[in-house]
Amino acid sequence: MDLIDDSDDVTPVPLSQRAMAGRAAPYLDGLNPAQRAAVEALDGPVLLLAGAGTGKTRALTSRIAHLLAQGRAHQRQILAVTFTNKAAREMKDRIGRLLGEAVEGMLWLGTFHGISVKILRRHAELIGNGELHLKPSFTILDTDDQIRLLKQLILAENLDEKRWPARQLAHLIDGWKNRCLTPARLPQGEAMAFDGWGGKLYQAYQDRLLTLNAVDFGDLLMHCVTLFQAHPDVLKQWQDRFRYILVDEYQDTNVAQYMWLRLLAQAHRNICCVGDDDQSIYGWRGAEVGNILRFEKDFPGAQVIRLEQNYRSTPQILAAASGLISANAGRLGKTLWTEAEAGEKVRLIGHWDSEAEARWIGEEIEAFQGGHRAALGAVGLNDIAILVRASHQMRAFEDRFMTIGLPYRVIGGPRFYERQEIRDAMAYFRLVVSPSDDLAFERIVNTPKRGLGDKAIKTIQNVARQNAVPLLEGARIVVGEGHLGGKGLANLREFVVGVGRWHADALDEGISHIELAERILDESGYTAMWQNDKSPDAPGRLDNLKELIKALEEFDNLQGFLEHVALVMDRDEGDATEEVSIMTLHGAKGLEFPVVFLPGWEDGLFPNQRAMDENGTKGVEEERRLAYVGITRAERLATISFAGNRRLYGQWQSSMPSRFVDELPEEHVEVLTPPGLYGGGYGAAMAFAGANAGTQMHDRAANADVYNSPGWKRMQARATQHKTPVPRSSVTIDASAEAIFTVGDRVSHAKFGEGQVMGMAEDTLTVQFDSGGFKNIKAAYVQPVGRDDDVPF
DNA sequence: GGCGGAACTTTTTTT
DNA sequence: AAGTTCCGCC
Repeated sequence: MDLIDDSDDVTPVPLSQRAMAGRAAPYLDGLNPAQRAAVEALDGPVLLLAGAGTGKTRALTSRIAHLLAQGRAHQRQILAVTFTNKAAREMKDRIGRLLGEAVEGMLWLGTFHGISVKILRRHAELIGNGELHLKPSFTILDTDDQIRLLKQLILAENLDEKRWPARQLAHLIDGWKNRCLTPARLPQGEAMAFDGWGGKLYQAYQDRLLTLNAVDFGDLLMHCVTLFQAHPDVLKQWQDRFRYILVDEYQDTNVAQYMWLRLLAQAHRNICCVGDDDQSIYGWRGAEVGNILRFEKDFPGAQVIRLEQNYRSTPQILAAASGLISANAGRLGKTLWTEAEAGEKVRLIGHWDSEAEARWIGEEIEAFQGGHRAALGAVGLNDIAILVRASHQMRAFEDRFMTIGLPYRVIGGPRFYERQEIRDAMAYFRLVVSPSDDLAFERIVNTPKRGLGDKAIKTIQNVARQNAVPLLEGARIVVGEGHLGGKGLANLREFVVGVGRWHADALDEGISHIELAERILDESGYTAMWQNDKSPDAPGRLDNLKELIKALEEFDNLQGFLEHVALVMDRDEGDATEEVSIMTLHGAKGLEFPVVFLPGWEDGLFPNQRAMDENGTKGVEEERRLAYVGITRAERLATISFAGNRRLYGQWQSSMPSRFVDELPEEHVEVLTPPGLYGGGYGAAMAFAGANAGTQMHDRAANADVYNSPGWKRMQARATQHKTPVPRSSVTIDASAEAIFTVGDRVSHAKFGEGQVMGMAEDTLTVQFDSGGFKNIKAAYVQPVGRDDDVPF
């Protein structure tokens, strides 16, 4: 998120834009009455209950345009908060389009975290513990740094890191920060968590952060709140500045964010919160549905406006989703409606196992490609999404789609800036920019290997501590005094000298930061490290490093870049090509697709067992909202499926269909009979079609009894013994293996790297990979080496 | 101190 | 099943 606001002027600008008030307001055109009301109710607290697909972003952006056009506020006097950078970006774009000019720089539109950073930088000195305080240049730690730091603290207490994992402590501390509980405010009972060490370690962690001049994600919010609470003058400044506040996804706010908003809004109360209690799916990270349910109490006299006209889905889809969500208690309630044509019912299908499920979905998608569903209109791969509960479900689809050559993209996988090589490179940059960044130092001092192991690090740490200097400085002393022996010493000297040189280069106007970055990676030996690495993913890592350098072009210097990356961990997803999207349900929030597949609706997976164990009924309700979010992503066709067997930790486990399946309203669901099940062999066909004594395959039978029927249970029992017959794929693999390869050919595989063909049968090759090991691989899965033939995958 | 194999956990979701 | 961490040997 890039909030460029170069002005320190926080006094309100006179309403000089009144002149615009009389003009026509094109941004009002085409709004429905509710949307229009939402746009025009400018003053006082407003709660906008916006159901899925009701044009919420449209209302929000039009509202901002209206505020500006009416001269109610200057751009810099409006605060608009979102949860994700993506949402912020989209809003910025759309407002820009509405106004016909870019809004960059003026409007305070960003994530809670991004805006908090902006505020904190200006008052960093006010955050401290009496002895130490933050400096405006503070760094933001990510989860990785956070955990490494905590691990050190745990070890410093002589605790067994196995019994008290740093991850768990991090989770605990995050939870406290989400609720704005500083170590001092921590209730006695909570402080005793982590076997009595919780409070103490938390305090130690906060102190350590301060000495590092660093904050973590949770601090960004918490420090802001404590800042406002302890310094009313500062709070007043910001209250005066932000005359109008808008909040997106209000149902996802946690306690800290709620306090943050309340403090800022309590003077003028011009706050407009947009949300949908039915789409609250982040309770596990501290979000409080209660915030939205309580809004009218928190802000007496609030106007509540409901957006209920849905522009996205067919009535069948809406009805199925509404029926499902009605099982939740304590909703604010709303009735979605649409003018769209009825469309197809939500489809439901069961499979033997997760592999059959993936296979079937793959075939369905291919059938769309062949135009077998003309009623839907044209369906391209970009129109299709597979939404899973847990990311491990993705593998089955990736494997299957690879073998049949179906292009797909995984959205929200391991993110670019979280990759090892990127984080290493960034640690180099960090150390060069701020030589006192001890965490960065620790990360890279021995990467690439410089013969500096635990002992050397300990020595450096001790020297640094004794002299009260950062680690890099400590290393310099170690080098000067020759505390280390042999090779390590020479390497450490080279490293220290190198960092010193790059640091000087960074201040040299004549050297661009891009050139500097390349120089750092080359001279440090980091690039060489990967060039010499023979593992199959090494080339990919080098590509990523190139991409990282390219990303630098958008910034003026390394500092600016590092600042940006700390908050924006995502990268633009390329969508130039036609690909099916695979993502988690959480990742799908806010998106829409004509065709949606919802696999894995099994008890334990969805609703997730852990969610149920840890949060009981509340957990189930959140899972149900997640199901609701999933169904409402679909515009024209939604297909829910479940499998009788699924591999978990490498073990086959049988499972029952999700309770949510039973909750779908029968009249909006069409039950399909899975392939390979008719013929009576397994008794499963009876389970599906026979329960209602109907023998038609497409009978409606979304009936709880179906899944308790003897047939279903038999299927459960037998599925482990019988393998599903593999249905003939509707796509022919380009050619048989023989046509493309001969024994002895060199081939390359996306996952396993390069290897040699040792044998083949039909479309399957036996390959000996250079990384060691034989694998049987579908021919379509590998690429000939040394040829440019475009064999799919 | 580095490397390789064994043993052990993990998989809910993320700013 | 796969990724990580741990441990013992070089």
